[in-house]
Amino acid sequence: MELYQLNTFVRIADEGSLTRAAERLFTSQPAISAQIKALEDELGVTLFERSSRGMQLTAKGRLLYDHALRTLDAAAQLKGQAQQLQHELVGDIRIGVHTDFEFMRIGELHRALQTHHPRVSPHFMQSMTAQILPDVRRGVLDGGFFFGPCRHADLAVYPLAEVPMRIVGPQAWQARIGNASLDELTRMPWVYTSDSCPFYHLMQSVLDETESIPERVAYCDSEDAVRELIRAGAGLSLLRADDAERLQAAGDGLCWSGDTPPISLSFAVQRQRAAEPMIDALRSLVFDLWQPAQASAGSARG
Amino acid sequence: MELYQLNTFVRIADEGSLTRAAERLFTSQPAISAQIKALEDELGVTLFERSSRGMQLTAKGRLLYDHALRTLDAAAQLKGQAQQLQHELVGDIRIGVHTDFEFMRIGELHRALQTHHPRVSPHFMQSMTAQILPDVRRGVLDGGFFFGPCRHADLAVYPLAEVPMRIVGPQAWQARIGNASLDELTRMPWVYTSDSCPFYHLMQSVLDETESIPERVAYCDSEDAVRELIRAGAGLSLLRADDAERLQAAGDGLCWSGDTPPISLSFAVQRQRAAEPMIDALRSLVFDLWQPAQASAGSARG
DNA sequence: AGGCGGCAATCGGAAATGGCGAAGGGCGCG
DNA sequence: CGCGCCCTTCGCCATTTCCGATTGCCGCCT
Repeated sequence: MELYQLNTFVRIADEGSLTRAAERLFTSQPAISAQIKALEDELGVTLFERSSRGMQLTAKGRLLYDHALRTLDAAAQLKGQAQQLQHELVGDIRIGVHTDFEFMRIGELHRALQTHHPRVSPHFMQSMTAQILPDVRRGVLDGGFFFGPCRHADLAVYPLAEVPMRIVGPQAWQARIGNASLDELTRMPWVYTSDSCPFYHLMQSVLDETESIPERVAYCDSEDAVRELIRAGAGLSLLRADDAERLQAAGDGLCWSGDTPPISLSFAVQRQRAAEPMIDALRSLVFDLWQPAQASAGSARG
Repeated sequence: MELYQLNTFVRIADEGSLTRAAERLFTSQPAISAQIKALEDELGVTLFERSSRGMQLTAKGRLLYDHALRTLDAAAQLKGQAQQLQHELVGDIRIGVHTDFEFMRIGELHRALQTHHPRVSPHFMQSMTAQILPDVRRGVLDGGFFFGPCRHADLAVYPLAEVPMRIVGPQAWQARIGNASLDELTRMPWVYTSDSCPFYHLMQSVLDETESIPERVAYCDSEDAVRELIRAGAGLSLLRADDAERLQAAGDGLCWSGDTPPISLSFAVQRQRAAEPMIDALRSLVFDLWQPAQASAGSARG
């Protein structure tokens, strides 16, 4: 029993005639006669009453007609679904996010994915730069955001923006930080991130401009922890400018007024997989989302 | 797209391997490889990811897998239904009933049909002997009950019982009917049926035994009408014994005490169609239903 | 009553399809 | 680095499917 036989079956039933059905099916009358014969033999049921006026369903044929319709309908749905899926992206995609979702506009990214690729289910994995890059390389993540440079040749990196940074200290240190020079700041206690974090290297490069040696008071590997230690008066550290200003506005910290180099925000995928439609679509959406931001950041820098 | 391809599709998906699926399908591995390739080409969708470890559904393949299952399921239901129908009787059957349903045990016949042939829908058509026999001959009815003889050679007739008859007159005629002879009765007014009715001939034969001429007062072609005219005092007539006694018990008529020949009850179908399974099944059930009755009627007569 | 037209079944040859074994190539494992 | 597992490709063969022509049946019209 095959679909083409069922199709022929319902067509003959609808037309009431082999000859007309054959025309509609763009085939010959003997062909579909044989098809029905084979179908009847296989089912063990006489589907039609033959007469000189044509073919008419038997009572049993009428009962089986409905089943045949249902089967053909299911097959048509399959084809329709396939047709729809043909140029559509389908599947899961895991995206590493290295800092807070709001700043990274994950909501907007999610919405854009939903709109353009409704059958793609994004998984946003909160992580850190130091974790995200290896995860992307190993294929644990399909793509990921990160701060700073990327030294892995097997990753395709797309720069998105330059994120301004600030040096922030405890609120209580207003007198010490006020008009301090970088050199003076350096000699104060610092809250460091762990050395796998891009902030670490940024901090190193900032403090290396002076000849003083920073007094590290703590290492931690999350921005939350850094903020908390600043709030607790442990020492100075680097924060995203927006983060730093929010901290200051809340009375939990003090921004140093001097310049601090920005850190680059990028998006990485496996170079090998960069051409995969889903990866490419993701990159494209991320890029569109940050493009204007990058432009403004660029103009701000220039 | 054909069912065998869908079957192969789900089998490979379930097994996770072409080779194993080929074994389960009792075919070769290149064969189903080509099937899947053809299916993928037709659908325009890659269903599997090929690796050295086997075949694994893609995300799109997983979506289409469900549709394939549904389609195969519908096809299986069709086959199952056909299997069931194979040795089952299906369809409508029209049965002519010439007298009241209760006497004819139509309820029991319906129940028997329901039990033995649940897919047969009986249509019980209230009619008269004079109408039923031609209707069966023309194929308007598939079978029918009737009283009296049948002179049509193209009908197969199955005698069911001899139904006792009584001469009945109006209640008011008690004095006249009491111990009257048949000859005396004959000279009284009679309610006749129309001459196409078997009662007519029975009546003729009864009254022909005498030399008197019956005084006909009315002709009518239904038992209801005859009963009503007797009740109204119009004249004598013939009724089924059970009918006559019920009339008498209700005080609406009087049974003559003398003997009256019975009338034969039979069942007729087209001789040509007698071997059709449904006709034969009907005949068989009718026969079973009346067999004991006929035996008792026979012994009552003997 | 006989011829005609429409319809389905049958038949023989041709085309297409599906299937098989052998060979080829990628990938992971020891 | 070879081995085994697995899927793909290829050439050939068997089966199925299809087509045109023909036959046979039935109802209708002349």
